[in-house]
Amino acid sequence: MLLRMSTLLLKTLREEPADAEVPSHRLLVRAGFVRRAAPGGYTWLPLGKLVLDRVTEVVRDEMAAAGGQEVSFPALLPREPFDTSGRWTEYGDLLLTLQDRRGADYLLAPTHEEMFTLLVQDMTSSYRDLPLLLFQVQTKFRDEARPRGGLLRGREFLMKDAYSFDLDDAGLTSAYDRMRTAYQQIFRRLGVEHTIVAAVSGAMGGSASEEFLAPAEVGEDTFVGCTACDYAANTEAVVTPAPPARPVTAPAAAVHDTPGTPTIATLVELANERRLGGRDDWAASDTLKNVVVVVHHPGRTDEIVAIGVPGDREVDLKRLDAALAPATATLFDDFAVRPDLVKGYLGPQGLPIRYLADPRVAPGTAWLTGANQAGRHATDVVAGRDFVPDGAIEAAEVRAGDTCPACGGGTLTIRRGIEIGHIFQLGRRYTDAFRVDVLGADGKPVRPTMGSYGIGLTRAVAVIAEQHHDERGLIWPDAVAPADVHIVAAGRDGQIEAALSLGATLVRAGVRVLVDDRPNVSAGVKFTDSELIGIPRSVVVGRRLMEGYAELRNRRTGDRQELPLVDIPGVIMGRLG
RNA sequence: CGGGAUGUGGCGCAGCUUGGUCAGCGCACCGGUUUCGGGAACCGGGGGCCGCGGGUUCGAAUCCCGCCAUCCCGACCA
Repeated sequence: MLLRMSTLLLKTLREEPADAEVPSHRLLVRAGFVRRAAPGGYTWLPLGKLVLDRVTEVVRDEMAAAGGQEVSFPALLPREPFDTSGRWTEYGDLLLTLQDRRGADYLLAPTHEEMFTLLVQDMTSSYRDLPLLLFQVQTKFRDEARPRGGLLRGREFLMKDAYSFDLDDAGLTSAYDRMRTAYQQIFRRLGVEHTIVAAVSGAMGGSASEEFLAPAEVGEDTFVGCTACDYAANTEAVVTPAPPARPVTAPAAAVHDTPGTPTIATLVELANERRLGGRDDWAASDTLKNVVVVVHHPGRTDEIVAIGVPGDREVDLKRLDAALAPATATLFDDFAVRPDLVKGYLGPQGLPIRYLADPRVAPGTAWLTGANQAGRHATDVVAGRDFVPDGAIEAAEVRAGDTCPACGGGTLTIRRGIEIGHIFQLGRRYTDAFRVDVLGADGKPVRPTMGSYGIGLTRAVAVIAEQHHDERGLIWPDAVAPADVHIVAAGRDGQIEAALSLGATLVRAGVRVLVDDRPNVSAGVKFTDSELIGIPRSVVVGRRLMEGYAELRNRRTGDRQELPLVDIPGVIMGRLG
């Protein structure tokens, strides 16, 4: 491959686009790899397309090596399969739907569980046909409320999605482990630093689930690590260690007048002032905060639910949603229509609505909480005695310094990350929905169990740019660079001809070459463009051409080396391995 | 969906408060001359229903109303 910049569709920008915020977005636009074409949609320009294709090839290669077979489905799908799986409603507003001329419902697929399941249903009939690992590389659509970060979150993006079909749990576990290993290999080849964290499966359904997160300030996921062990989890998946049940030692609950204390802070202050229960050391963590939310069950009517968390913690709506999936929750604030819910003075005792409590609200624990009367709170309200939650829920915020749920010894640290891959064991949710069975060796039907494995390819390009750049521009890893060598002709005394000739020599040896053969462009411009574009090594054919020398540069280290022109191909071949 | 901001040649912006030589600047682009290893200089040019619709006015990029779009924060989000 030899690309000539004199004819390449490329325009680098000296100034940053006004709408670009994150580094990857700024650089990819400035360097002429992509440009915005629609809200949440980007055009891949020649250089960007080369990178995207190389990323895709790495993924394909590793998927094939892991036994995957590539197929391709339409992106435009009819409604019926998604009705069968329930996702037409469960996926919510994020599903990009449309109608054809007859008014029939269609969607632009966000993922393809249904279609893969149907394909396997159609084409398999015996246990001998399994296991299967199928994948595709395809454009996905989501009606994102707010696309952001350039390529990081679009409404249309390229994704590799893969699905495994196995006869039993052991097969699923094996496929899952194989994918996990393949993903580590993929991200290693792509040069993407990442952490594997325990995750929740969300609207997809299923059980075991892990995310591959690229640590980054601009990331939208928050995850924890442990100071003592190797535990790592998305905050949505952090499980709170429940204290053991303890015997009830507290006296009977007592109601106190606590006027003007609708918040935890005001309550604690007043409780200490008045020495409620004979104490003046009340802390927010002694109180039980009860937050009312509206739970939206897909396809059913909304439900009003109270969530109880220790008063020193906020309810984390992301964690709450994850715990309620596929239902979602929003804060309830229409207390006018529910006079039986006393805002600011809610307690779990005798609440007229369903009550879900944080695991820390263990049987035997005593709390200072609302008395369900305006201006009154109750002390010594004991879980298991004065109230019994309708269930436990992981809704309280996770904080740095919390005890690690895995080892119990270390504490948690918190970081942000970009989700670049997600693997999980779906189980039989979809094979059940579509009643997929194959005949087992004993002649009885067996229902296959599935795994689902995704990598955001568009996003991967952005993450690579996010992790590999400096103040001058991009620095692509060898495996995905748009070219292996950037030859810069810095001069007009035959430098362009010499550069093209060197390029031709390298191309014959299988090297990908970009030549800056633009006439009448100053050397300075070519150097800055070269650094912005970020091809890992460049050859400057310049003023020492007459002596037969050129300069080899390393974009990452900045190293420069004057070499005889004739030696350059050999040196480059050596370094490319 | 809430909060904030912004819409003026391809890109980045000024002009709006105080309506009238305001349609302008930088980059990019075209022609010419010079320059040629770190975003060159000079000369000459082309390109904009000032987001859309309505209103006020003799006159609107500028004031008023409505709408749309984009970006940022939050909500939302495999």
